[in-house]
This record gives sequence, structure tokens and C-alpha cells, in this order.
Amino acid sequence: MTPTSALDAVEVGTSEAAERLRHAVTRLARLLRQQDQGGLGATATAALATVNRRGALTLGELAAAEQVSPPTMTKVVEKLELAGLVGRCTDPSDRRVTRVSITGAGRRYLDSTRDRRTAWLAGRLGVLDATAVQALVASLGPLEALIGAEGPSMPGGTRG
Amino acid sequence: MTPTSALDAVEVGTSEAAERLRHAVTRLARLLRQQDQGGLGATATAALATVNRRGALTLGELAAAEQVSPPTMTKVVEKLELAGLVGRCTDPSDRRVTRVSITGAGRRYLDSTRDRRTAWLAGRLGVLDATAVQALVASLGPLEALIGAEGPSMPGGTRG
DNA sequence: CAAGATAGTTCACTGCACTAACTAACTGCC
DNA sequence: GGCAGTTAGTTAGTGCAGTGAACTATCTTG
Repeated sequence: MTPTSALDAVEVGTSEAAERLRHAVTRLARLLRQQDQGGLGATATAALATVNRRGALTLGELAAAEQVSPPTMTKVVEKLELAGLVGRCTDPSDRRVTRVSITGAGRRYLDSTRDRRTAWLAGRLGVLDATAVQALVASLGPLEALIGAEGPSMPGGTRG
Repeated sequence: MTPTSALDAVEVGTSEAAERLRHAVTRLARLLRQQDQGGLGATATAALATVNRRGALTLGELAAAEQVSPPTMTKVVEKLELAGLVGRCTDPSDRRVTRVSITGAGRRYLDSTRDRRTAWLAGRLGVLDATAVQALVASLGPLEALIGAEGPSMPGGTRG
């Protein structure tokens, strides 16, 4: 409780920053979800993007990657499969395991809807000045590190 | 469509940034929600914080501030009132209007749970290096501007 | 083959959010 | 002063996302 250094100030700042970040993220997520209506849903889209990025994954891996529980991912994949965007195949060596892979339609879907999906957010980014956008872009790496995501250029090291 | 300037590059970057931001925010929001379990819920907590920050608000103002629909806010305030954290009083000049104000218990609740609520996030912030934290802190303003939030030091001008 | 572990699924439930429809109160007009 | 129109909030009904517990099917080990 008595770190007589700059860390103390950082700690205080961290708490406030956490509070603001929490608030901002909560609301932005709600806005994003509202924008997404009529589509697959935020989780399904994110899962599809992850499958596209990382290739054939097991259902469990995908659930872990998207930080949802297995039952949730089962339903998400079900929906994606119904839409023809992913395929499920049983792993021949471990027949319990289901591997999920993206289909051509899935890839096309991601391509064709990327603009629409990001249009709202990109539009709002567009009205910010360059400095603000730069600040946001600069925060993406830290944000992904915070989540423990395996985004582009993550050195790993999740210590949870 | 032919902005022959740095704006073009910015546009391309914006789309990618939007995609990454979307993904990051979606997952971080889910993580935050998972952490919040056992409490009031993210929306209720955020609403309480807003009431604390901005003083007595009408239900509609609060709904707009938190970007939820009026019925949702009705239920949120109901819950908060049930917990004794806010009070409702009818505006004497417009008896349709309900003004929501925080109670002492509400203020105490915010104080006493702030650490716990932000502990997880602050903890994760803590393992990032100073540069990353700075980048995140620097992004808070832009993030709030993006949302259209009236956070600290926002010049107002909600154009909705 | 029996016993235990693991991957995925089904089931029943919770919680958050929405739209549509309703009530109560205020405003304006005749 | 009383009735049409508007505004604030609530109630009712619905959908979706996510969970935990229990179940099935498969693999592993003795």
C-alpha cells in the first residue's frame, strides 16, 4: 500500500482508466450489437472471423478463443453451419472432436459484409480528427493484449 | 471517392481498425460482463455511475445517456431503486417526469465496489507495460467521442 | 471388457434488450 | 373549460445470448 514511486500515481490512474474503459466498452459493445441486428450476431461473426483467420479449429478451441462456453459455441456453430458459412467434420483420429472450417460462402460472406459491418463504426471513426484516430489505432494492440487475444503480432504470454 | 491525400490511406486503415476494434470491444465487453456476475449488471452499474456523475436525471435522459430504450431503463431504475441505490421523485412542475437521483447508499455502493469492479480490469492493465497503458489511456477520449458519450470534458453537442 | 477421462451436445434456465401498446400528464385550440 | 394531440413513463410480450447441469459418444488405461 506504500509504493513510494511513480507506480502509485500509475495505480490511481489505472483505476480511473479502468472505470472509463469499462464504461466506454460496455456502451460501444451495445451500439455495435444494435448495429449488427439482422445479421448473424456479434459472437457468430467474430467466431466466423476467427475460423477464417486461424483455420480449422475444434469446437472447444473456438469456444476458448472467443471466450464463451462450449454450449454457446455449439449453438453459434450450428447457426453458422445452417447458414452454410462453416462446415463441420469429425476428426478421423479422434471421433469425439469436431473440426470447424470456413466454407467459400463463409469467406465470401466475411468479404462482402465487412464493409457493411464496419461501415457504422468506420463512419464514426471518420468524423474524428486524425489524432484521435491515431490514438485509437495505437490502443488496439494493448486492447488485444488486455483481452488475451491472439490477434496479429501477439507475442503470447497469457499468464492467467 | 478520390481524395488524393493521406485521407485515402486513413480510410483503408480505418476499415481495418474498425474491424479490430469491433472484435476487441465485443470480447472485452463479454469478459467484463462475466466478471460482473453477482452484481447489478453492467448497465445498471453504468447507469448508477451516470446518475452519480450528472446528478438528478429524468428517466429519458438516463436512457439516452446510456443508449438504451426507455423500457430498459425503467427496469434498470426499478432494480436500482429496489436495491435502495437511487430514489425516484416526480417532478412537481411536470408530473409525468420522474427524476432519478442517487442515494447515500448508492454513492457508498459505487465507492465500495469500485475497486472490486475494476480490480480485474485494473489487474490486467497492470501487467501491461507503461507504453501500452498510456496508449489505452490516450484512447479513452476518442473512444468516448466515438460513442457520443458525455464523459469528463466533453464539449457536448449530441447531434442525435 | 470395466472404469475413468474428454468433446460435444441437449435441456432448462437466467438476464438483457427490444418493440408495441397502454396510461397518465401536459399543451394548444376552440 | 373541455377535447385533440403530444410527451414521459410503464406494462406486456418476445427474442437472443449465455450459462450450468446432465447426457451421449468416444478415447484411454488397466
